[in-house]
Amino acid sequence: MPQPTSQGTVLPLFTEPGGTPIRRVTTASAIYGRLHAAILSLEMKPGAALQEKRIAEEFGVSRTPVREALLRLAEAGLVEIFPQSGTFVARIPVSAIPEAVVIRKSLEGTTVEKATAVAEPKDIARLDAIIARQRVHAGLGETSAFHEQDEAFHEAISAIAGYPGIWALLKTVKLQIDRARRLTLPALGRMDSVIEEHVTIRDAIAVHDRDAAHAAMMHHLSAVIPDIDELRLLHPGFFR
Amino acid sequence: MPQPTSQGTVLPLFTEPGGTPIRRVTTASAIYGRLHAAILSLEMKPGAALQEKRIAEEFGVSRTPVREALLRLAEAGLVEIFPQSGTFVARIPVSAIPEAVVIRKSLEGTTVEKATAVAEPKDIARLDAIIARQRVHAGLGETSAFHEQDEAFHEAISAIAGYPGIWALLKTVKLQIDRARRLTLPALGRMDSVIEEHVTIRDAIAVHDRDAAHAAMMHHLSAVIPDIDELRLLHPGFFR
DNA sequence: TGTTGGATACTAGTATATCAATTATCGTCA
DNA sequence: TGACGATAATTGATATACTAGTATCCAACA
Repeated sequence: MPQPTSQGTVLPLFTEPGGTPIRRVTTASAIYGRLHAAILSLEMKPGAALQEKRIAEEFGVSRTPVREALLRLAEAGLVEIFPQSGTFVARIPVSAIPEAVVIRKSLEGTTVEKATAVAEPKDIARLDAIIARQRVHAGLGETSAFHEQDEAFHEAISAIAGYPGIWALLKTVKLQIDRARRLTLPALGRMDSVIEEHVTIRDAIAVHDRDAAHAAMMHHLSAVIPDIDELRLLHPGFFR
Repeated sequence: MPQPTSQGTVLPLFTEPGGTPIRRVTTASAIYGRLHAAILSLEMKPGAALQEKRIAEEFGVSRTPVREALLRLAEAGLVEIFPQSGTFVARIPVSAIPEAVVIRKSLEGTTVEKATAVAEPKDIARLDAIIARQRVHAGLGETSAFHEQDEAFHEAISAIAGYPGIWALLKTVKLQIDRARRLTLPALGRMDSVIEEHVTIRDAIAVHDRDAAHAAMMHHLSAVIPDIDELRLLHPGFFR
């Protein structure tokens, strides 16, 4: 039992040297990860039916951890649970996407301004390293790895600004945008543009030009908005 | 069974006329609501021990729905689950609060600017109605009702701007700030200041003065930041 | 023919009992 | 005093059964 304190209130001892709960890999979280990846990659198509029982049998576990995973996915907006009816891979909420873009612009605008104010040479080097990796991946046409480094670039700016929580928040906000973007064919030419835009942002941060950094970020984020109307025609039933 | 479509993909019929899942009141969600309210109101003190079994007995239900509720609360950051050890009401994460304020300023700044651009007379009337109610509650010293209308004011601005999702997001971000604020004694004088600040924001929106509205909102949000260091002295053990 | 109504099968929600894995406590012993 | 080991307690997971809604299908009926 954890050590008791004054108010009948107790706190764990050994478990919490790091301050945060040690999230051991449980069955539920493993299943969550699998489904999360499958839904994000569109391997599981929006609107597809899921069944606790079937998934449980597939992974060779009981319904309990599957259920926990599905509940978490529902909260993230990746599945829709209809009580006593069924569970479905969430269709992409069209109406939420413009708002998600606004949120992203607002928060990343704030973040890049702060990063510009506090960036040190080692921070610039960090961005350079990411951009260099992007160049390699773009050259080899490795779209998936390229995208990872794209995320890393934005995450790094949040970290430099001292706002890691903002990136964590943005990851959840970006979810539906990313699903929509997966529907677009990987345009190789676009990768070069992204790199250029990243370089522009990096340069503005390096010379501590707040307004330029903000403008460059806005331009960059505007360029990555997927054309929903077109996607909707190509993939009816994937949106709502 | 839901109606089948082309791809082996099925969609619910009756359940989804409104577009969103009809969240029937399940036992789990009811317990979630109870605990959520109790934690937010500080009725359950940060650091207090919870036990699935005890809660289940208290409400006269099994461990299953209690467990689901606790998992959702853990995701919201309101409880901390230490595997094989115990579950505790989350202490207020001091380090996250400044970042939460930054997020709030960023998003509400964006929101109020948009609202200023698109506000119509009926929107201003809506804000006036809320402010009027705040005056009544302040006069009667009803701090709880006053706070509700404070939330309503900010929510209304989001709605006017056409970004209801931003307010939904902010509600989750605000959680820990609100818990900290609950620790401050209800300062009656502060209520009048809040009303004044709201009026300033409302006036700026009414005359479509973007910069003034933004500045007023920034000033307002800066004024409601709780003094963490002081609270920490008064309530050691409530923070981490 | 078209509609209604109910039987039926299916799914998620809940209950219960049980075991496993891990942790914290506390008494024992050197 | 300090280390060690038994013990109790708690969450994680399993298995099973039952309940309560939901969609489908088909037969009876107008």
